[in-house]
Amino acid sequence: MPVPTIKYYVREGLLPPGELTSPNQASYGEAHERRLRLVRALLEVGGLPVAAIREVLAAIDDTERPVHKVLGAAAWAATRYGGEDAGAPEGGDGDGAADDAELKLARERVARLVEARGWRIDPGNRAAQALASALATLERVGHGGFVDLLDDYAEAAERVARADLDYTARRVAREDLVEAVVVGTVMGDAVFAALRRMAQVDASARLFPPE
Amino acid sequence: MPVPTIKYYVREGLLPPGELTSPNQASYGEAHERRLRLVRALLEVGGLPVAAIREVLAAIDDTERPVHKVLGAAAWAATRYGGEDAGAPEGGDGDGAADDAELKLARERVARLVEARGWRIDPGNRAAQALASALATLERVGHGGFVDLLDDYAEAAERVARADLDYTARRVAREDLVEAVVVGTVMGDAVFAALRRMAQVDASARLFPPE
DNA sequence: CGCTATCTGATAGTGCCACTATCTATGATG
DNA sequence: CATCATAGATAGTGGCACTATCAGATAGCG
Repeated sequence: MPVPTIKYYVREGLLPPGELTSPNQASYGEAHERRLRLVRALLEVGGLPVAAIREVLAAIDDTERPVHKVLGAAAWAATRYGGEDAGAPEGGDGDGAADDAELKLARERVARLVEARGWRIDPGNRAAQALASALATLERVGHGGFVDLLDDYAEAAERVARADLDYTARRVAREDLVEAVVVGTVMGDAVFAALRRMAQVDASARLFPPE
Repeated sequence: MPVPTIKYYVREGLLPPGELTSPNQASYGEAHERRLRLVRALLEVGGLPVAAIREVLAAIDDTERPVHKVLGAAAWAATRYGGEDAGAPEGGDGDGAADDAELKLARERVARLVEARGWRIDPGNRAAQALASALATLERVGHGGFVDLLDDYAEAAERVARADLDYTARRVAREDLVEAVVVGTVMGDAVFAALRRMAQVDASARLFPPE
């Protein structure tokens, strides 16, 4: 890593400043390196913007915060929410509403899914919003039929989530647990996406045999 | 959509230029609108860069191209490959090799998985590369144990891929089929990621009950 | 002790990317 | 006929992840 990049991360609050041993000499320990690797992973594999990483790390480091809140923060940060923009604290509504019937329907669809699955999640949840937004977009793009796959997708998602939980459940120290959660959430997306592509290639090779 | 944005898309080759009815009047038909929606979907929900969208659309529009090649193009474009950069045509190797033992191991792990699954995919496949890169990163970040979840992930991925195939299999016209493939590939990621988050929230709410 | 190489922190700049503002020429519209 | 909108072209904006450069200070070597 180029030194100026590290300085940049320090400025951005992604890394703690090294311990000054003299006004022009700082020492970086193992914890720094670990943190740096985590940052790079979130950045490169997870594709998170720096600002999001800062928030996630803040959640990790805030030992007051209960673990499920950290998960929430990671999920929040990792979710590129594509619709109608919404700041975290949910400012005044202003306009918004009015024009989007598609989105409304999509939200209902999501609510139904959540109910059918028995998932206990806040309907205002950002992932749910993102899902609704994606479904609305699909509808608009002429692929409303895609929702028929939701059950299969949800089934698969549950399976993955179970595996994730198993993984995190092994951790004992908060530090480790919390990091596992973050890593699992963010990197898991990339891993799954890659696997999905691979499975698709395979499935499609069977369906459309390459002569 | 702001007009200049549409012009920009036309310049970038994402949209065909409207039919000129006079030097200062162009008419945009339904096909244009459909295409525009697709572009927005790939851009906002899929998060693809404009250049990638251009390639995908070129693949869609090239009626010579067999369907599985289009799937390949979509998968290629949608995969943010985080490692060691590699241009599509694979330029001269130069250096590279040398330092990454992690990556080598990860590649072997991926090869083993592919074999165990009986997937028929080219090992040079970009998704496989991306997977290896992600696994290597996980190892480096101290979460090598994550690979234990690979089987569960792969199982889920297969399920999703099967659903995707079912969906596309309904299509008859090439135009439709190909678009379904692209939409499924790109938007499916977003949908699944959202569902995974939701399932995680649920699972974690059960495991760490919010008092 | 002196001298240079190296490090820190700060400020400003770079390159990329998805737009967006502005300008001119031209034809639509009341 | 006057005004206004539009096509097309060129240049500029803002955001973001860096990166180049500059002082100031010291480590380390002869």
